[in-house]
Amino acid sequence: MSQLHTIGEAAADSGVSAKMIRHYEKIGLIGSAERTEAGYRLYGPAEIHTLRFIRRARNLGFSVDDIGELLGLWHDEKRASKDVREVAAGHLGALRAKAAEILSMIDALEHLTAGCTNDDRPDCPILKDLSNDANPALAKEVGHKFGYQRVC
Amino acid sequence: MSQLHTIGEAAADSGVSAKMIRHYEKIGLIGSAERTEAGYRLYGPAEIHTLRFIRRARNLGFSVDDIGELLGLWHDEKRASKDVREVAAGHLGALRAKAAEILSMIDALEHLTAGCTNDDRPDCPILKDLSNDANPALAKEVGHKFGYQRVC
DNA sequence: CTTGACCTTCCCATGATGGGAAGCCCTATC
DNA sequence: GATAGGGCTTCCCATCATGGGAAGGTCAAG
Repeated sequence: MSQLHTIGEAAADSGVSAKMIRHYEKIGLIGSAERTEAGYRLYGPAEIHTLRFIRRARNLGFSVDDIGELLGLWHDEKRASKDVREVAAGHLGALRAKAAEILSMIDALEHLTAGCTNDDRPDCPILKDLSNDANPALAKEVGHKFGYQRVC
Repeated sequence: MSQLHTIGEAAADSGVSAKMIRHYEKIGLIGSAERTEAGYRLYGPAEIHTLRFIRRARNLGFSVDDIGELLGLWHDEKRASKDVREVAAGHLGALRAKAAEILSMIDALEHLTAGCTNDDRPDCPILKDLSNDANPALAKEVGHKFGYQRVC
């Protein structure tokens, strides 16, 4: 009934994988964990609370960098709520941009598949569109680095 | 007035960067380009057409793997339109899932920032939420307990 | 003492893209 | 002809969050 937990327990309790806990320690998002004599990492309630904070922030799509800032503000008693809001607003803007991008892709693709006969004939509006050099709508540069930020 | 273009021209004409053209060749998405005696890659109209196809498919968010399939179907005169539709439908499903995920993040974050005072006071509903352990989202299974020897 | 679940560190892979270095090639200008 | 420059080549590294897996140490229970 100790308050100190191994990394596996901390992982199960927080929803952050053991692999990621070690990673967060290595990149400095969290401090170095206490160790047993054998070198096993140990986590108390405060550390697990922090890990849960991280997990929830990741669920909201915050980057690890953003989370570092949020953690700093969290531990700063004199923080200004607008500083937190600023981080959140920045992220919100990025999320909205990404959503708009994906929604426009969905829109375009829906129109294309709607015209597809879905049979054994070779005629296909999707390929026709993709190979149409006169197609203006898709010729523009769309933001790359399309969101692969998974949130599991 | 040759029809053969260097990689830089092909890039400008297709919207695919020279860097990516070489990359696509290396991973086998496109065939090996013809070369000058000095080793410079050369691209004709057909190759540039293919690059544009790729550019448009990427704009629609298709993965390089998907594009490989689409290119195969494009060049297959006996293809069935439903095969193409299948690839498109799979991608559409992924896009919809991604959109739903992002929209739910936006929704959650909007609610949080709406409650934020945006001033110099330390009170902040965003941090409050992130640190709230009663917050539903991640009560995962806990394993067993082992009494490892502690340093302290 | 063996077994097996757990822990450690270290390296590698993902996906699409860019940055940059070292060095070769081509052309225009002096 | 020599030189400057821009474009080409290949090769390696970084991103971002995450997982896979190997080799080996540790612990509790049978």
